[in-house]
Amino acid sequence: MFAAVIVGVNSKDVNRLFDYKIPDRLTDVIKVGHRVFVPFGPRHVQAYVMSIHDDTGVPEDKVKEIVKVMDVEPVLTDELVELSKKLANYYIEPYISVIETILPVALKTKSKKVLMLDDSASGEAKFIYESYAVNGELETKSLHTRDLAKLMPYIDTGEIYEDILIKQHTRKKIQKGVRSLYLNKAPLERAPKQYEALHVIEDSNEPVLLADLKAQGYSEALVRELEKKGYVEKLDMIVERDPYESAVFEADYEKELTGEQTAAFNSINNALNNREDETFLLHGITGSGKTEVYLQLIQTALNNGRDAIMLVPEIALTPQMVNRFKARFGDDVAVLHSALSHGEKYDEWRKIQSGRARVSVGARSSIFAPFKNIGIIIIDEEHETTYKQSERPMYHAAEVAKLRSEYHHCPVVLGSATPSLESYARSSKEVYKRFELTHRPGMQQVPKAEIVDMSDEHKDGNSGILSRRLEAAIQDRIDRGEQTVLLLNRRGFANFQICQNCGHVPQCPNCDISLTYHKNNSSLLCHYCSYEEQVTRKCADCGSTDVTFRGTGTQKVEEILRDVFNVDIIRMDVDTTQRKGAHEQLLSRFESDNVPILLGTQMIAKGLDYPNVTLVGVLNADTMLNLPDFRANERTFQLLTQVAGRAGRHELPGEVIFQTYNPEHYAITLAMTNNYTEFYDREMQFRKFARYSPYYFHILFTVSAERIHDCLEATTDIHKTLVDNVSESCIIIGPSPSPIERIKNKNRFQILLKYKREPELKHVLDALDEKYTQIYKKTGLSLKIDVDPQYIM
DNA sequence: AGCACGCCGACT
DNA sequence: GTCGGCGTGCTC
Repeated sequence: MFAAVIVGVNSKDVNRLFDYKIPDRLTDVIKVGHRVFVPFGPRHVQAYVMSIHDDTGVPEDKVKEIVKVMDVEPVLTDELVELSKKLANYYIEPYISVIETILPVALKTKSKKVLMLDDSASGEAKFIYESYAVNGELETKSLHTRDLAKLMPYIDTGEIYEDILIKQHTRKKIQKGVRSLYLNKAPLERAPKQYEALHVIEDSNEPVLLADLKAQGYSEALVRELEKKGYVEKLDMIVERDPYESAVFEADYEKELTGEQTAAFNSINNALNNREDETFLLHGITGSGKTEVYLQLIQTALNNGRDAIMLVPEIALTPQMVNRFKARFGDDVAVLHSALSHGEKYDEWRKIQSGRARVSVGARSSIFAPFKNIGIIIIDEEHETTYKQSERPMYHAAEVAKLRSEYHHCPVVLGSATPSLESYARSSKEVYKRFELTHRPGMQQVPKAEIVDMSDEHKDGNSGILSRRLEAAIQDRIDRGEQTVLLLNRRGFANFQICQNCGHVPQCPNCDISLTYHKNNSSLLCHYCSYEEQVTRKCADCGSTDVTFRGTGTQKVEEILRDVFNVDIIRMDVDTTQRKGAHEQLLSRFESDNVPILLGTQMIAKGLDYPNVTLVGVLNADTMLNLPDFRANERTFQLLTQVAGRAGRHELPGEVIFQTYNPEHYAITLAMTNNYTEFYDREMQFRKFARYSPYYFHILFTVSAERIHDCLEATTDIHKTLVDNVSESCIIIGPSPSPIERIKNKNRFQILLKYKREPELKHVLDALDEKYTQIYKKTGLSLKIDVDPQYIM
């Protein structure tokens, strides 16, 4: 028997199947999807079994044997093996890189060659071995050639031998536990506390964690006493990391659905029961109770003995959200998000793989949850760009969801208050079935927003960040003891430093971008390559000391707000939420201390639901409008609509104020009136006219190299290849410099391909990828192919 | 990707 | 003479 494997080496060069002989002792063990350990060239690597055959075309003298199986059960199901192939083909990626994104990083293993001391070793061998060993271990690689020469004689005699050590990325977490030996020794009459503790231990069917006993008031000394008397023994227990172990969840019960909710629920529920892989679009205004529909659908899936995947954007993975799921489904829920450690992620993954969790709630990557019988996949806030991975493999979770639903014959639900144009267009053509939720059960109606024209403010001599209208509204809330949420879509203290004398703005030496001023450590920081320099209050260009800071970031606004209102303010941006748990802490303080103002970047636009928030202000509604991206309007509309939905969600009516320099722009006026369909129509006209998605599919080619000349040569070549090989209905834009021309000292040029139907395109992409992988090895020029890009920049 | 092989320059 | 620099090529 032979196994065709993909080796755990992330390189295009080895992106193919390698056949290995399955040793007889493993023929009944090894299955498709198993992790195995194989000799590969001069070393050993981990590999994944993709298929199993009776014969191989590889000559006998070349075929090697699988050394070892890494797991009892395969880590990939047949479905996930197939899925990885499809994704690798679609996104032009090596198989291994897809497999490694499907699996938790903790499963990656590396091996190292070490020298070991044989039991038969003489004192002499032992002495010399130990003189080179570090922490009792001797890695061959770290050994100097001449030192190896000294060890050589003993290697020849076999006293020292070479072995391969596999190091697991993550170890299981081990804690001390105690187990009863059920021995009726001398009674414990004179030690009632010990007697009690012994009963606690005996009452449990499993060994008890020492930490748990301590929590119940039995000291370690007491347990030690029991151990000494021979009643119990200590042992190591493998415990699962549960990031939510200290949280208490109140039970949450099903709520009665409104008419609109019921219509959507029934239809999707039918698809679920009938095992149809249909896609639904749930278009519901903020607060219309999409989540309740999701929860009840998941319940049906569970009742049918099937599993459920729920995706939410990373920033929406708030404790509020997670709590609701934990409250409804208890321990059946696995939670996966980027703030978990590798070990924690692995444990959640294991919970799913072993069948102990039947529901997963998580960010993008949890679409790969290793369920074996999926009943429903839900993607909440489906328009969010975070569902597309910005690094390779650049997959979109919705694309993966569709593939998985086909396999499992289960419905996919896309939910949003502001669906992406692509999804809404598909629902309009009945490719997706759409349901509208237009009411907010038990809530105030969505507040109408008000637009403040900031150029009018300037004309009237108010050059500050706060319009008079917004300032008065905030003061009003403060007086009434209500809360305000302010959105400012920019971080840092001020955008940049500028010389008043010559106009020089400090630039990143590696990237084509201005440095951002951060006040807390008084530094200038590049947001692309993390280059950092200290602020010198002197122009680097002309030497003038007349330098100031321009633009206004969250730090600066926080100061202004403190000056104006003299109240407590919570600021939430990338800088204040980096620490683990900081996000939760800030939000819970906002609620419990009734802090008057919450100021933040877009991360505050989602999921916040606090009854006392009655005012939402957007300080700069148009920052995203001017981005060089065809989706700029859509993003602006979405963000404004989302953040407006934060106000007046309960008894108190809400008010929303947008400050802008473009008071006439339809993305802003239609967000003000909360008119999605009209926005959709207007924006579709633009997309049709400019020939963009959803009328066309896109592929973005980005070439980066140190020399501009090399970029141009490559992009010209790619351009020609495309022209020669695609049909005339395609539109090729470029080559042109990328919006950020230089990142990390590499120049960047791009080509955008727009196409409708191009069956042969895949081969062209493969050929280009192949060609430029070779070129990359020689010259360092790289080509990135982004299929269905989210950003054209 | 790694790792060995191999062919060149500069050291004890 | 040997050590080690990194270009080249292969991995079932």
